[in-house]
Amino acid sequence: MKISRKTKSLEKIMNLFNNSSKAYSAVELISMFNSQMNKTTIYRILEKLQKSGILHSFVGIKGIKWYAKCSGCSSQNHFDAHPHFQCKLCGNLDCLSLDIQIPNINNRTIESAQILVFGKCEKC
Amino acid sequence: MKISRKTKSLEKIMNLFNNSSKAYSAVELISMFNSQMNKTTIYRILEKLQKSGILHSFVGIKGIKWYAKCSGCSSQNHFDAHPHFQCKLCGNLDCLSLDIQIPNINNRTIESAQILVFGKCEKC
DNA sequence: TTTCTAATGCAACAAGGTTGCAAATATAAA
DNA sequence: TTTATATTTGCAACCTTGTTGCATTAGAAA
Repeated sequence: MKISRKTKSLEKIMNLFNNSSKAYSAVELISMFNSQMNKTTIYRILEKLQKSGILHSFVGIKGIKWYAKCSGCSSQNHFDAHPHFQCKLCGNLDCLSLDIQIPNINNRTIESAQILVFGKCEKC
Repeated sequence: MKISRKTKSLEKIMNLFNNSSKAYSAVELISMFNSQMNKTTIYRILEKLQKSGILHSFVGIKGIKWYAKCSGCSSQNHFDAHPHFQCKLCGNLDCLSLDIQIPNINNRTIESAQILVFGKCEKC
């Protein structure tokens, strides 16, 4: 999917992701931008950025969606073993550029993995 | 938390987990038992079994909760690096007894991790 | 400017999960 | 066995996250 029009709403969201390496939850983005755009718009922009390979998404511990900038994934190959880290104290979540090896498993084909690491971040 | 009364509802759910190594989603359990007990009861039993260290829970790819029997976790130490496997074809989900190493990360303390591996299972 | 398509807002909806409260049931005590 | 007490259950109402349909608005190209 290509981005056909760069609207103000889309640029605001993209700026946020470009200015930090943090991940943001949909819920967080809705409360950040709720005076500037509708939540439906936010969900649709996030989906578009994901389909075009700019953001990737994953589900956090509470079952809500998180989004972060991609580095090195395409719209074809979007899931990899690239892990995410969430601080248990401040709740901040970001990407780790670690390559975690998943060993082979008997009689099963491994295609991808979602790894969420919990702990304490540098600030906390 | 201790289990003070073993009621029929609780025993039905425990039997299910004892007779297989599969993980079940709350949604799945609700549709399995919907003629026998209320969904509120199911959620409450699952929470109790989790707090007492019999089951552990995690969030799957669609943001819904899954439960599986614990082996070797207590009510104190409930999260470990023990991974789960979900088949992309049939949707079945179970526990892997693999020990995946998470390397140390600069300036961060790692406490636990949730690892969800996707692929094709033995049947599919 | 006009035209055509894509983006937006709004309201209504859906699914997963939680809460309060009254009724039912299990266990312990008498 | 009966009574008293605490736990469990069902039900309805609710909350949150996320989605859909549709009418309106705005952008890009001609």
